[in-house]
Amino acid sequence: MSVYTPPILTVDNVVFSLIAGDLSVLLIERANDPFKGVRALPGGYNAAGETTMDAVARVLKSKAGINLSELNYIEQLYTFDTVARDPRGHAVSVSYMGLCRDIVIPLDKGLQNPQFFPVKNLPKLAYDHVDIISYAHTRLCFKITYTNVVWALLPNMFTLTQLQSAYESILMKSLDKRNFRKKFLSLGLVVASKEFFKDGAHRPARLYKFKKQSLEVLSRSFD
Amino acid sequence: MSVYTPPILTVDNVVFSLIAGDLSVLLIERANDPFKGVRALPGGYNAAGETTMDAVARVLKSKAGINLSELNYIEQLYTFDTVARDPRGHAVSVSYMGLCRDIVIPLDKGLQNPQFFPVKNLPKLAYDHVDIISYAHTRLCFKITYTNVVWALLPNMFTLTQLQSAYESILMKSLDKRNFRKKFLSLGLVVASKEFFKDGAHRPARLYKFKKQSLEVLSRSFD
DNA sequence: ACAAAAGTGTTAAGAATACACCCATGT
DNA sequence: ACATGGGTGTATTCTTAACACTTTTGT
Repeated sequence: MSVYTPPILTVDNVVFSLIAGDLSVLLIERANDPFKGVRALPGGYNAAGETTMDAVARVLKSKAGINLSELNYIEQLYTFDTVARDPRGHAVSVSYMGLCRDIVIPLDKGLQNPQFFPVKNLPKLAYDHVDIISYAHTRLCFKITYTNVVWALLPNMFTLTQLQSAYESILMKSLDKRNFRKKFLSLGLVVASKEFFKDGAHRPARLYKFKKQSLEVLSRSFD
Repeated sequence: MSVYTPPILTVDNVVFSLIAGDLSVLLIERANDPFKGVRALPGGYNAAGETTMDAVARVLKSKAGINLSELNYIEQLYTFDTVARDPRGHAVSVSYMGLCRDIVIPLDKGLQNPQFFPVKNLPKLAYDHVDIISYAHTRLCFKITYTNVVWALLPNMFTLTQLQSAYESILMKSLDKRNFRKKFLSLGLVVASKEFFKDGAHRPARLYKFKKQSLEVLSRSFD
């Protein structure tokens, strides 16, 4: 094994957030070739001695100015390894999905122009990043039906309409209001607060919060 | 990036089979240190220019004498990357789960003593391979409830008792016979043949087969 | 005739779906 | 008073879960 040369190892991070009601993904603009100026997931090299999560944290900070702790949830997705995915040579990429609330992206000169883009209207992307995003989106669609993971995308207190609209944005289909509420409340994941959200000329909406802001797997699944 | 050194990349393959009614996993015996003589998953280095699936195929053949094509199903599981998992240095391992029927393991001198071991009674294992097997088992438990993937573990023709027993071995719990049959048949994944399986002093059992021997995702899930 | 596994049906409880109107507020 | 989004209930269908006896065969 003395002549063994490993492929290059990279990480790529799909960070989802609900921006103006749309499921959106964080993209940077590549600073160098290949794909200079093209939008891409925040990603980069993984050196020996550093875990893939360490690499994700480092890259997220250096390219998008975001701390890993600003993500409420993160999980590993899949490792993309086709030999031709990087024109420079064989690069194997471990992908992650992160979820966050409305987040302030710093406007720093050192960063690679990080911005959120709605998933339903993505720009041209570098590498196989469309596939990675699509994989992440599929995973998220499943995950919100059998876990409480939406908490990671919502503010601490939210209305049931906001909650339903989060599901609708992710699943990209509309749901029946009465059935949604009945079912979600029967799962017992959220508690009603005594506060209301007032917003314009209509009845104020009761605010709810999740009992646990950590991953719970449901006994019966949703939708 | 000229000083960039990637971690070593390896693959590990969890091959499940039902042996004498027990969910079992293929293990080899390590030929060299570290963990010389200890049981381990068939795994090994992944060189640049080769996909992880290529590496899985190569390793499976060279260490266990099995061709990738003898597996009816294979999927990538997860990438294990804790820095301390290999005492020799940082090694990132992409793990796979393969499923096969009763298979003939060659008794070849060049091989690393490949054998199937029941999951409920595993020997001491090298590295973090217990964790990898446990991850694979969990994945398989989920997968059999929302897909037709058991086909990959069963012979072409099988009785409903065999099918139920496959579910019971994997899920490690017993199921109600009438409910199991009613539900499984209502899914429409299998067709009854006109043949029967005779086996001792009792009523012969009708043989069934799967309509499709490829992955199908069910609309409603099972169990 | 008996031992051993195959095969079969009903009832009750819970979950999913479809669907339309009144309520509280600001202007 | 009206426009806006918030909030609620019922009936039907489908799914799940619990449960025990008869059938076919070989010895």
